[in-house]
Formats: sequence, C-alpha cells, structure tokens
Amino acid sequence: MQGLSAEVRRGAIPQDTILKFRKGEIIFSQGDPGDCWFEVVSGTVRTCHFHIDGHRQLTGFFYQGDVFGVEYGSRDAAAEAVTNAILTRHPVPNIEPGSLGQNRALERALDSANQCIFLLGRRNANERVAAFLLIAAKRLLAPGSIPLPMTRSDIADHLGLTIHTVSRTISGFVRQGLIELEGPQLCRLVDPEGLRAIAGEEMGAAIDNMGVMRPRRSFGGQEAGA
Amino acid sequence: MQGLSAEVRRGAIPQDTILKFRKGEIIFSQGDPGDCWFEVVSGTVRTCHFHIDGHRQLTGFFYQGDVFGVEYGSRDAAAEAVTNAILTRHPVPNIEPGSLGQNRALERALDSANQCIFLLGRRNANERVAAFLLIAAKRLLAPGSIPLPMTRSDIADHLGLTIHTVSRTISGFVRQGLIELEGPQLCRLVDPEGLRAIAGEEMGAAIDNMGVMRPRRSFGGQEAGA
DNA sequence: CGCACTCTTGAGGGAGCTCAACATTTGTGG
DNA sequence: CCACAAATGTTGAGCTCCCTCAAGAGTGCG
Repeated sequence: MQGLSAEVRRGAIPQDTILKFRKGEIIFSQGDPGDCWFEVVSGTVRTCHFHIDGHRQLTGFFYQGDVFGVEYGSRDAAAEAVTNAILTRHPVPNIEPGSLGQNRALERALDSANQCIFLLGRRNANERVAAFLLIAAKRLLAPGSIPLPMTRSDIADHLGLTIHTVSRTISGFVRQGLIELEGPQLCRLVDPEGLRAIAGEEMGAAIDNMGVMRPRRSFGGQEAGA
Repeated sequence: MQGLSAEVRRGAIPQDTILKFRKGEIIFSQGDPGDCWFEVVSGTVRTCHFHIDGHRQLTGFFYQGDVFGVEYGSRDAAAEAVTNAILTRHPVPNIEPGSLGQNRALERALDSANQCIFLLGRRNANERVAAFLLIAAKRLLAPGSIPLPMTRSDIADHLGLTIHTVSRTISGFVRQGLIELEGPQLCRLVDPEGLRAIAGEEMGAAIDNMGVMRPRRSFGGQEAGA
C-alpha cells in the first residue's frame, strides 16, 4: 500500500478521504489488497500490468470523475498518477460487496478492459491511434482540443505499439490535416470526421455509445432443447 | 434471449436450471439483458465481441466448472457453444447485486479480459500461440495432452492473428518437437519447458499463478501528502 | 461420390519494429 | 537566470514478421 499517507494506511479515517499524488507516484501496486476504490477529482491516472520481461501494458486512463480500483489489488494491476492528481478514496465494506460506487468502478474497469481489447485486436497503427484520440476527446469532454497528459510511451504501452510508431502516426495525422499539435501534450482536433473514418465506422459508433454495440448473429441460432 | 428454451425465457423457473446447447448455438447475444449467469457443466463456451467490419474478437473460452455471463448482456458480448455443452443457469437477484456466484463470474470475466489483453499486447505469434496452449493445458487440467475443441478460426480471433499464422505457428512447434498433433483438435505436450521459454519466462509464472504477478515499481514512489 | 468446411502450406508484399541520430522539452545546480 | 544534463519526442533506413492471395489436402455429410 505504498503511496498512501500514514493515517490512511493504518485505517484511522474510515470515511472518504482526499489524497494528493504527484506525477509518477504509485497509488497502489500489483498484489496490494483491494480494500478501497478511488475517484479522480483532478488529474489523470493510469492502470498498468507490469511483466517480468519489462513489457508494460496500460489497461486504462482515468480522468476527472472516473472511478477505478475495486478489482485491482486483490487482482494484478497497479495504478499510478500520470499527472499531479487529487483523488477521493472510498473504503470497501468487507461484508457488503455490492455497494454502488464499487459497482460503478467494476463496470468502469470492465469497460476499460473491453476497450483495451478492442484497440489491441487486429487493428493497425492508424486505427489504434485515431481511436485513442477520439476516445480521449470524448472522455475529456473537449470537443475541439485534446490534452494528452500521458507520455508517448504511455500511449504506446496502451495501444501495443512502439513510441516511434505512435509518434510517426500522430505526425502523419498532422500532415494529413486531421489534427494539429500545440506541443506534444496538446492536440487540436481539425477533422474529427476524417479521424472517425480512419478509426473505422464501428469505432465511431462505439465511441458514441461508449461500449454498446449492435448484436449480430453468427450461426443459425436455433432454440436450445432443455 | 435467443438460445434459451421457452420456459426459461419467460422466467417460469426461478431456480438454477440445466440447459443444453448444441455446437455453434448462441447462449446469449450482444444487447441481451444480463439477468442471469452460467456455469459450464460440460463442453466449451466462447464469449465474443462482434464488430461492424466483420472482425470478431473472442474474449474468453470457458470450460467445465467455469462461470461466465454476469457482465455480459447488459454489456456488449455474446456467448456461444464451441461444442455441445451443458450449462446451469442462475438468476441474478435484481436487488442484491453481490451474490457469490455473480462475483465469481465477475472475477472470472476480468481474469479472462486481462489474459486476453496480455495475449494481445506486443507479443509475436509464437509467444501468443505458446501461451495459449499452455493456458489451455492448465485450464483443462490435462498435463500431457491438450484438447482444442475450438477451431483455428476461434483461436485466431482470440489471439488477434489469422488462421494461417496460427496454423503455421502450430506446425512450427511440431517441427521443433515441442508438441505433437493427433488430428487438429488434439495436441500432445512434448516439451512444456520449451513452450514456456517461447511464451516468455513471465508467461510461465503467470500461468502458474493464473493472474498473480509480482509488483514492480516504476518511479521513486515517495509517500503522498494528504 | 461430390460438396462443403476446415486445416495446411507456399510466395510475395507491406506494416511496424529495431537501430540510430537528432530535436525539443524538462529538470537541476551553480 | 543561465548552463548543462537528462528525459522525452521526432524522424530516417533497413529488416522482420505476419497478412494477403492462392492452391491443395484432409474430413464429415448427404
């Protein structure tokens, strides 16, 4: 439980607690017990899986208003502050595992994981980066400009690419007039429709509904005998 | 709710129900309400995300004793029978969202998603297929031989590869003396250690602990001021 | 026996990784 | 505030891996 202040760690404060983390600080680590969840008041947080070979997989970014952290700890992810961040910490009642915030956090984690799977599965670099930018724009409620508080390395480890490919792809979008960069951390959306076309028709829909997709039959689908 | 027998669909039977599905049948579809979860009595089940562009992503395989299906339905995945399968269906109480089976299914879904992310993130075809075989061997509790009830297409859509690459990779393993095939659906593990070496040191550990990994610091990790 | 489906294998090409160098930004100490 | 160092980001060249296209082999079913 490194990363938590002393009084929080020893559990002296039972109710929701406000915590501040500085850029790069660990909020919780892989293997920690999952006895609390968090809400982002300000700043950005990433959840990561670290692998022995040094390979890092980011499973989600969390912005203002997002919740995270129920399923982790008892599970196998860590959380770190991408920027200076203010969080509220909420204890998880041991007895009653179905609290509202916990469920919200669980849903959010599953959403994040599914989104991650979507981004990683059989899509090329252009599709991944375009989708990532659109998701970030949507999440940050910034219709025209997208802050990118995370590093290229973070983006790469989230999308399953190298920083080189991420950088090249973004530069390509700038050259095509789809976006503009004001420094590496601020992106202005020039042609959202063009980006959507690259991300794929489906990604556009997925971003609109944030995870709700059209059902589609694969086989005949005859009734099952019981 | 196609795929469920009539009496189940209209909710006449409140308690756990035994259902049989035939190979290829749909258990539930994307968009169905998530009002029940399932346990596999026998057979194999896959959960899928279908995308508009025709691309299919399998997020998990479920074998005897596995549970699945809480988070789907209200979410965006479908479940289908890979082989003839017998399942038990369990209603989810609307009021009390924290039942034991539901939590098991939620944990299982998250495990599956994380495993999927692991397989998809920055690993080459050899690593993915080797890891997949090892996971299947572990899950099916078959130390020497691995039944592969799913098609190459299922494996490909799970690993984010083409059927060609899956087939070529498996053939390569046979040629290297790592495995033997007795027909496409039965694989004998000749050199598990060799496979582990290919999957990566870490994958070996991950399979042993099934998801529990060593924590690892990324930055200084100084205490947070509250 | 023929059809349909799955699986396997080969040849060629392109997307993205690796290696390398340079530019830019950020942080630190004098 | 400036000088320097360190970290981060950008860009290029070459090469590898896997996808695409194509054809053939094995299997189950009517």
